[in-house]
Amino acid sequence: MAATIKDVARAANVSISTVSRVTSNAPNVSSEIRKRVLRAIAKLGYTPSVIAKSLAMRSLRHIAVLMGRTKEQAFANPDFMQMLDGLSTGLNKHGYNLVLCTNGDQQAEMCHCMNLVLTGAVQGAVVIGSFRNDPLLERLVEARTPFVLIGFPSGQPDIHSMPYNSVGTDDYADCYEAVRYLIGLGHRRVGIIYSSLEYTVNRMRYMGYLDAVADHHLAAEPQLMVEATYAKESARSAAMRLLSLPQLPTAVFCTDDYKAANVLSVAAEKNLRVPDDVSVMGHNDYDISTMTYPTLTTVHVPLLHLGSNAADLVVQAITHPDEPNKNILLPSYIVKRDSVAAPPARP
Amino acid sequence: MAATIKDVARAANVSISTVSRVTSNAPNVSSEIRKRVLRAIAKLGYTPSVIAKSLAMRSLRHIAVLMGRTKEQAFANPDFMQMLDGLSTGLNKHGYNLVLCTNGDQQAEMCHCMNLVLTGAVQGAVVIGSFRNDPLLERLVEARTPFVLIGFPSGQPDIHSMPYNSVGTDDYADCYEAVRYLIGLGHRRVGIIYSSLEYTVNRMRYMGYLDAVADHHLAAEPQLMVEATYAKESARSAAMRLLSLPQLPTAVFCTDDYKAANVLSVAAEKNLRVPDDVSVMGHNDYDISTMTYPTLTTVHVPLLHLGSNAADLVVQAITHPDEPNKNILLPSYIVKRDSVAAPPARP
DNA sequence: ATAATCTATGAAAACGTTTTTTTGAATTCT
DNA sequence: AGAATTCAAAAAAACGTTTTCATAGATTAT
Repeated sequence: MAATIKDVARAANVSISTVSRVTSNAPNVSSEIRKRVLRAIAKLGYTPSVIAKSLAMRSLRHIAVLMGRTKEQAFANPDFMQMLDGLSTGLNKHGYNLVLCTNGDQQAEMCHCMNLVLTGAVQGAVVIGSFRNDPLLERLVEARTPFVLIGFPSGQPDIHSMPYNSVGTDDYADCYEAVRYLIGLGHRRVGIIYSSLEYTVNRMRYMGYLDAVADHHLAAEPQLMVEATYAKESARSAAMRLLSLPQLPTAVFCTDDYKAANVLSVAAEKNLRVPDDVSVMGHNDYDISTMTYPTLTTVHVPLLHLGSNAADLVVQAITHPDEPNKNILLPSYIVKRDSVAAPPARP
Repeated sequence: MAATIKDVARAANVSISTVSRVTSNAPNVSSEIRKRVLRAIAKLGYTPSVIAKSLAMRSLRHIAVLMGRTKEQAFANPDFMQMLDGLSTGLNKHGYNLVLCTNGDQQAEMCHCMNLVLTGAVQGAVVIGSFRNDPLLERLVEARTPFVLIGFPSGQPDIHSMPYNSVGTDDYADCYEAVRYLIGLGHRRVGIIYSSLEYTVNRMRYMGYLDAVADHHLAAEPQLMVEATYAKESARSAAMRLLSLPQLPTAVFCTDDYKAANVLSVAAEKNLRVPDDVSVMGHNDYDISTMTYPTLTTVHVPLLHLGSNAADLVVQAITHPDEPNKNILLPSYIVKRDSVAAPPARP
């Protein structure tokens, strides 16, 4: 068995409290004794038990991270790794550990997370993506758990005023701008492929599109708006639908690069040239957006920074529980590559 | 504050041992008392503290997962999410939690991991990818921590006999077969873009290439073998080098799809048709391999299953510490898509 | 020189469980 | 009927820390 504080105390011929004082760098311990204790610690290879420490201090430095809210999304759009990276590194920097919750469906996952919270296994949580009326959030505030939301929508009054910490990009504004950019280029028929509106991110993006179209006096034609899941087949069939329309859209905007990449390949199959015949625009600036042909024009989302900011924010929420909620908005911007151009001249 | 077992005991007017018996479904408790306790638990909203429980039972059901060994790789090739998914879901199924270690460099990460292990914060570990003479492994066995390696190379005697649990694909054989496939198609000049040989996976793959070339009496021309990191620029410049050779390779094999995708775009820029002018083959079967143009011929690696198998294996190693090490080899296979064909006829 | 104040250390309580031991009552055996 | 056995429940010990409180010796102030 591993050596305990008692063993060290005995070996150094001091009391337990003294050992504890040494390990926690407390003042008021003579250098002679300190040396003796340190020697004993080294000799026995002693490492304090986090569990015992946590019990005594009533805190385990763990943070739950829920990705599964958007599991389908998370694992289909694997650049979420960047977010995880930022999260993990950021958390570790503060001395916290990241425990990942991604088991099964949303229901199971919520239970798992709440279990971690209620049993004291974690001190806080970061929720990646949340859907409409997500019950998890209520449960979390009910349990008085410090937490932060990543990808929280802002720019929309009803949600902006909600009492959560959050870090995100302005999905609504970003999409509005993206579509405005396309319209500015001369496009009059811009289609959209979007994902389940149950997820707030998607809803915000969708609304950004809608408003941009409306504000520029273009008709919101239903056949130009098609929903797709994160599955490849779904994205492909959505693209197929759009690109088989009697009157083609001159541009199609996708709520993520993944879908956009699929539009690209469907276009290639149908012998449509991008961007000559049709422009394609993505969102998120995933790595793949530079690897497609042509490369994707998209809106850059700082995934890594979303993660690290969220990390900073949870630990702040933990250490200063009385401070008001913060809503951090990270800058995002359009990245112009090769898949977007002015529409073809009218025949 | 949250209710404790004492509160429940008091409310139900029983001893704390009785409450414990109820919560742990122990026998020997009358149904009347059980009901009373259950009622008190419900009324107080009591959830047992994992920390206290862990202290008493000397075990926290946490598993450390180290991705950062190949962090550059992991985060650059984001399909590692699939592996994480398998891992997390598998672990949760067994009632364990996944704590992610990915902070900073290898050195820092090793310390972090060993810290988790030594302080008892985790009961076991799964190491994703390991490099040559990885010191972590020794430390781990030294600490008698149950752990399993993902991506462990096999088929090579010196390593196969090592005393670790592992799950992986046969990287050596897979690459050997892949290259053999290209050669079988008629290719005589097949180039390779590979990654740092410090990582065992990469070394095995590289050796598979080397042996396949040698066994078919082709010259191992140094200028056909170029190393690249996982960074996009590096992959591109490697591709550029290969595709600028006075005598072009007729096929280039890449140790991952990411590199292959970059070869594709460089080829497009140089007006080389794939696969007509040059064939390109990848490895891993990342999602992107179906989204490139043309789609990538590659070797499929069951990332999700690597993860779930690893999960099963660690908990087995934990629960049956005396059993001998297992080395699980998962099947992999070549996926034929559009980027590979017979070489162009000699002019 | 005595009292008051510090200071380094030790003793013990606390953290919230599980587990072992003890107790007392009910049941069974002879 | 008395002893042996079983059983439900309580009491207490243990898990490995931190932290509060007490104590004795040294230092300072009066």
